[in-house]
Amino acid sequence: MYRTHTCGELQKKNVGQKVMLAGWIDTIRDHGGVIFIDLRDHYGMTQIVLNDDGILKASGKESVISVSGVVRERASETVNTKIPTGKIELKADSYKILGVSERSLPFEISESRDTNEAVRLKYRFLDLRNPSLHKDIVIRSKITSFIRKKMEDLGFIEIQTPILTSSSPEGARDYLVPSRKHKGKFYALPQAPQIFKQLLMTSGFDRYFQIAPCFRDEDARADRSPGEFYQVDFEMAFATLEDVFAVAESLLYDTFSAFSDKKVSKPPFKRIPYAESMQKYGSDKPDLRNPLIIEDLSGFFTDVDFAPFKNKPVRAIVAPDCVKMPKSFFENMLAYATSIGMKGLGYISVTENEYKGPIVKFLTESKQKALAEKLSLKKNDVLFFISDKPGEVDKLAGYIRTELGKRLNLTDTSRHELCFVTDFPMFGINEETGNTEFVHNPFSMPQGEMEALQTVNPLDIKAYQYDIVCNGIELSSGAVRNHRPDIMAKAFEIAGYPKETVEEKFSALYNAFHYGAPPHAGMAPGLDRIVMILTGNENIREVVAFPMNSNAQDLLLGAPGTVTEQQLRDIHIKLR
RNA sequence: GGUCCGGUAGUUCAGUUGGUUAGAACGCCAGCCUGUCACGCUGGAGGUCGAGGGUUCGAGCCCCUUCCGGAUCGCCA
Repeated sequence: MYRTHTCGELQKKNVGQKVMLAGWIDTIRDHGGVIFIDLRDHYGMTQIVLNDDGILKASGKESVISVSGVVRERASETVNTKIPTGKIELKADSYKILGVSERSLPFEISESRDTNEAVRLKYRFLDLRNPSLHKDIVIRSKITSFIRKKMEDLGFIEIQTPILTSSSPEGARDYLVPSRKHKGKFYALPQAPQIFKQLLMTSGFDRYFQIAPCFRDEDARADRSPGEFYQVDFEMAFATLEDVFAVAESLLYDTFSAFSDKKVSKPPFKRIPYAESMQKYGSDKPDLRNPLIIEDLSGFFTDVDFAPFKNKPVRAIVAPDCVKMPKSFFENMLAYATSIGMKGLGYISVTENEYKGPIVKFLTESKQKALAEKLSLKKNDVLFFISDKPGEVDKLAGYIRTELGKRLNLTDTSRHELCFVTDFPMFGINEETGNTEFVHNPFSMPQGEMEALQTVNPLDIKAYQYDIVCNGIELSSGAVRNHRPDIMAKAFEIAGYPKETVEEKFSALYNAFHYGAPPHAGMAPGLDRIVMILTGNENIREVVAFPMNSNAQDLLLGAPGTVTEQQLRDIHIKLR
């Protein structure tokens, strides 16, 4: 009724055929006697040729029309090589206006991605007409489908878990839903299907996965959607860390290879213990495309009379071939260092048999030699120093490493670097309270299990807890779970919770584990982030069809919004 | 909650040490044009310079308050 073909499919072989196309008027080129219209739909663009300008009076750009006519080959000098249908055009003999665009457009469709985000989100239905954004949403669908297929091939079955549930212990703020039937009680939207998937393991489902919506009431970031996002959540029974890594490697390598032209790190992915990652990269999500490594120089300055470094943790980064950089580069680096709260940024340039820089004069000749040996300094290297409090120095060194990688153009963006960060600590000290707390998921199995909990200093206990990181972006965390109620109770005891708390707060899981639970492990790579990386976007909202703004508002539908008095009464809520 | 950056035409932006009537590009409207494809040409409309207050003879520009947006820290895997 509306079309015989799509706007992306007509080719030379269709020349002479009588066809119908339907779509949006993308551009109009009116030459007086002849009018060209680029007609756009989900599939592509086709040039329509008209001799009657009546259509222009009745409708304009972005109106929806249906056109019938004959497919015509274009003369060789008028072929458009930019579009797949560029060898043909449709000579229209009639058209029908199906939906008029009668209001002035808030932005040009082709340039929507340069528009103020608030305007884009308010008119997201127009923004999504932009072919490049449209394409990214299609790719998201393809990636999702690929992942689902891959997980099934790996023997996983997809199971839906509740959306209206009780709070799960991930540590973020919950979204709460008041109950109508139970006055004063609330559902929570799941931060992750964590408890349910572990329960599924105890129910004997061997390999579970789900493209799972997750809800967390925390502030947004460029790579973090506010409110809601999707995870490729999976869990495996009778599995070790190695089994989970093998699945993750297969899944991510195949997915990245299928959807990116860039080089992808081959399995096995590099494994970096947390402590090493913090020291060498200054982060628990290292970007391995950046070749710079942070060296630990603590102790080196104990016999050097330079107060800022003496008896303090000191880190160093050797930037190769950096001597040639202009003075402004060093000034900008210093300005950056100051902006992140550093007091200064010392550096030493290695030139022809000579060291230059503000710090050199504090180093004796033998000290200089020792430094050169320790760091294998070469000509044209510049050595940057970072020093600060023990808790801060790694983080700051990490920022400097990233910034140097960027400014010196060392970060190789032609590949995707995936790695595991392993051996996260189980417990940490809360600086405010001084109490021992869980640092990550409390349901991870501590390494050494019960024996470690009983005999080792809690701060030295590591968990079977790991992250998978791509290009400096955390894709997922995961863990071998603690399936033993006795170990669970002990771990919570160390973190200051009596056994009763575990029994009450996590009763379902704790109880279930008393009925024979298999050892199990899993992870949950973030789908949005995978799509973001694979489509080359730097903002997660670009790969979500209807995202909220960074202030957690849906500008299109107006959420959060007000509700009626009656609705509030129904759920026993009184606003103050 | 903190910090940084931003808010000027429908959109993206420029706007000098504070100085006459606030500009450009694209879009929009009108006219011309039979081979363009980001068509072209001619003309036109379009502004509470986020809001409020202050300094000044004079404020888009300086000061204060406030609202909004983005990035980021906190937070969050």
